[in-house]
This record gives sequence, C-alpha cells and structure tokens, in this order.
Amino acid sequence: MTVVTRFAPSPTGFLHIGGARTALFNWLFARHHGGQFHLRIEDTDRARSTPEAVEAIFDGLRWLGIDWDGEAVFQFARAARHAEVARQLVAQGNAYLCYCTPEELARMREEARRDGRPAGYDGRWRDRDPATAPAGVAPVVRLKAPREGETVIQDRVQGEVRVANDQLDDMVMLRGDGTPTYMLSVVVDDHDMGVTHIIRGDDHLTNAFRQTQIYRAMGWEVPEFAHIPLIHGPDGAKLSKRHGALGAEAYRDMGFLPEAMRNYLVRLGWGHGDDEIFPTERAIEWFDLEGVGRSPSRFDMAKLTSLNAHYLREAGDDRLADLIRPRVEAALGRPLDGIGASRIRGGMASLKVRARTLLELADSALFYARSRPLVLDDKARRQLDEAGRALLATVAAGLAAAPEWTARVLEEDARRRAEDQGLKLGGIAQPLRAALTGSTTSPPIFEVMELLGRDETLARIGDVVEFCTAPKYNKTGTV
RNA sequence: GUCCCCGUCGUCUAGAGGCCCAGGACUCCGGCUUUUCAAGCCGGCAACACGGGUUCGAAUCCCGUCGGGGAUACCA
Repeated sequence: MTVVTRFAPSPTGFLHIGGARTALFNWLFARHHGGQFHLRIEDTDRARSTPEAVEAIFDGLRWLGIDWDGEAVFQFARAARHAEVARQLVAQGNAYLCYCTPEELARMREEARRDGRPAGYDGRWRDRDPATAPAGVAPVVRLKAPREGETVIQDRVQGEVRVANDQLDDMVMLRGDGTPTYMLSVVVDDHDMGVTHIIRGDDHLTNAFRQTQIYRAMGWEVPEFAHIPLIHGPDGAKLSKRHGALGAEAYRDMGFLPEAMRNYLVRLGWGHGDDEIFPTERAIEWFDLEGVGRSPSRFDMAKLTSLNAHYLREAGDDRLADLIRPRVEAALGRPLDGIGASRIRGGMASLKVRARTLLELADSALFYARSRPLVLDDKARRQLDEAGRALLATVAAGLAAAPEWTARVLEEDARRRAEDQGLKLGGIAQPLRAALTGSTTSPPIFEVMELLGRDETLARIGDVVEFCTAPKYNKTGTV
C-alpha cells in the first residue's frame, strides 16, 4: 500500500507556525515512505476564505521547500459530490432530515448543559415522519449515529482513544442551504483522494470519532489517524498573534532561513534521540510517527534563532549576498553599486559567523557600502577622541606608504607599530575600526581594510582626522 | 458543565522497570582563545507536578489530586 498524506488548511489567514509544522510532518512522512503528499484547500466557509490566504499558503509552503504532488484540491468545488454522499446516506437509512430551528437547537444545548448532560441535539427527528415537517423550514441532513456502545480510534500518536457514543450527537452533514459541512467534506475528500494517513493537530481528535462514524456508515475503510499535539505560545497558552501565530512569510521577513525553520519545526514535537541539527534529507530518512510526542510544545524564538545562526554559517556566500541585497539597498536608500556588492561578497565569510539572522547580517554588512563620510555611533566617537585621531593620523601616513595592501601585511605593520609605541594591537585596531566602520564591533579590521582598498581606507581615516595636527612620521615610514 | 488529551531542567527533548543520585540542545553564568564582536573549546546552574499504590526495584505500570490544553456550531 502506498502512503498518501495531505495537508488541508482553510484559507482564512496565513500559513501559521502550527500549520507549517503539520504540513512538514505530513510531507516528511509521505517522502519517507516514498508516497504521495497532497494539498487541499478547505474553502467551504465562503465568508472567511480569501484568495489572498490561498496564495499565502502556497507561498509559505514553497518558501519552506514543501512541495505537493499534483494540483491542489479546492474543497468547495467538490460540494456536489459531498451532497451526493449525504443523499446516499439518507437513501440507505443512515441519515435523515432534521427540521429543527436554530432557536430550538439553542434551547436544547442550554438545557443539556444545565442538566450536566453531554451538550447536543437530542435526535428528535431521527425517526419522525417528514410529513409532519413544519412549513418554511429548510431541513439539514444529519447522520444517524450509533447511540449505544462506543467509538474507538487507534491513533498512531495518541494510542487507543475511545468515547461513549452517547457523548456524540447526530452531526449535521448538509446545511439547510444544501451545502456540506466540514465533517462530511473531509471524510469524502480524504476517501476520494485515497488518503491513507491523516496527520493533523490534536484539536481534531474529537472530530475523528464523528468522522469515523461517517466512514463506517459509507462502508469505507477508515484511514490511520495521527493527532499531533498543538504548538503553544511561550506562556503555554494557545498561540496568539503576539507570539508565534505569525505567517511563514513573517519569519522570512525576520531574516530566518527556510532550512533553519524546517529543522526547528521538525524537532518541535518530534525527536530522534539526541539529534538536534540535521538536514532535511536526514529528517526524511528518520521521520516516523513513533517519535512524535504526546504533549504540547511551546514555540521558542531563542532556539529558532540559534538554529538560524548555525545555518547562516553553513550557507553559501553568494546566496547570502543575494538574500540581503534588498535589505541593504533599503537601508542605503539607493541601489548597491558593484564596488559595495563585491566588498560585501568578499567579506561574507567573516560577516556571517557574526550574525544570527539575515537582518543582522544585512545590518552588519552596511558599512562596506556606505557613502562617506560615515556616521559614527557613540562608542566609535569615543574611540576617536583627540588621542585617537592623532594616532590615526600617524597610522594613515604609514598606510599611504604600505608596500602591499593585504590583510596579512597590514596586520604585521600594525603589530610592529603597536610594539614601537608600547601599545597593544587593540590600541591601534579599535580607533581604526571606529573610523573605518563607524562602530566598535566588526569583522577583523585588517580584512576590512583589504576589502575597502587603500584609497577608501585612507579617505575614511581622513574624514575623522582632518582637523588634526600634522602627523609625525616614525623612522621606518610604515605603520 | 460534559467528554477527550497531556504533565522530565525556564524552553525543546532523551528516557519504553534496574544502564538514571536522570543524558543532549537552546537560554543564562564562568573560563580559555582573542585587534572588537562573534565563532570555537572547556566548565557550571537547572527537572522526573503532588499523593497513594504495584514491585526486590518506578521518571518509566495503576489510582487519585492538582495544573495545562483541546472539543463540545447549519466554523473549519
């Protein structure tokens, strides 16, 4: 039997983090077994479904690198088939027409709750003659659910879960206007699409009982269920907009890499021994339902960030340069010229180990492309007091005469000069860093100088020392 | 209210009766390294919700309590 899974989001918002993980698990499971993974858009709620949300789901999935087999199925388009099944159920005597009004139903619920009974419809139209139907009420179709015994599901994650049938009322399958409800649509679609494993959030666990009843009534084989625990916010409560209930694109915009997101998500609620960091190929190889935990997990930005830092270090320099380019240009307020671009590309290896997100990376790369004169931050300004500027003035004179403009030679000269002046290397490096980058933290400063080139380096130093007294030269004429 | 699920360091988790006075990762705190900041390496703090059982022996099994979550729609 080939495995068929599906991800079935309703397009009422973006692809949030919980949905993304559910999609990932389904995808991983299907790929692990060499099966199929389908995408189904549950757009039967016409009022809340939007085309924008559909696009957001497609985009989010694509960004994460989760591809689906075949075309996405739109559930609403299949409404006629769903209704057909409902009619068949009525014809078979497994379903019936119910003429209750919303008010009547509300009263029933209220009474049931007051009496401590399982809330719900009491089945009053189960065996009633439709001829006694009130005029002007469009009937709904309800499943004639078993009233005795219990419904049991074998869940691959939750184990065996059972519920007494008297807890379950006769669910509505077709609304008064003839449109199918979610409960009917999922079952029909999952059956028609040949879905063998339903992996979804455990908020659907109780739905599984009702859905099982429909499968049985139709005489269809019940698929395997795997209800995975939900993801909660850092406070343990349901994920809200404030924490992780953001769309996948929000994480992309925060500067996270899709591979980091995937690695983070797969480890949230699933584990493979002590393994923490592994590529998607390995996840496909290792993923199974047995490794899925039963308790809800919390979304932790810090861990995601640390994973992202790891993947940033592993990412190719060209790719990273491309990814941050739009952000760099936005900060610059102009297109990046060839010189700036090549400096950033050349400095990427040193830049990326210092950043945790693409935002930080873009930020830290900016000084390479900034126009002169640089704006200095407060700490940099403090480095460039009178003594600092005087020192730079003499250093600049030496740099102007440096025999070779490479990081190695530049550093050797600086070390020699520091020794001559009884300074530590930092005594020279820090003022240089301040003048050259506008900040007191940066990649190794001699690498920065090499990338900037002699002219730009001297010009940036000149910008900060220009009001200084004439430089004194040392005996060698080098720094 | 009723039903269902869950409960190991702050967080993600390993652990499927003795290998656990509980291991890894993130965070945090030290140290080494060091031109800054990172990275890297070394080290540290920190948990079996609670109470009863079962057993020679329980984080692991059973019951209860408490806590958290979910479901109770002509939403999905």
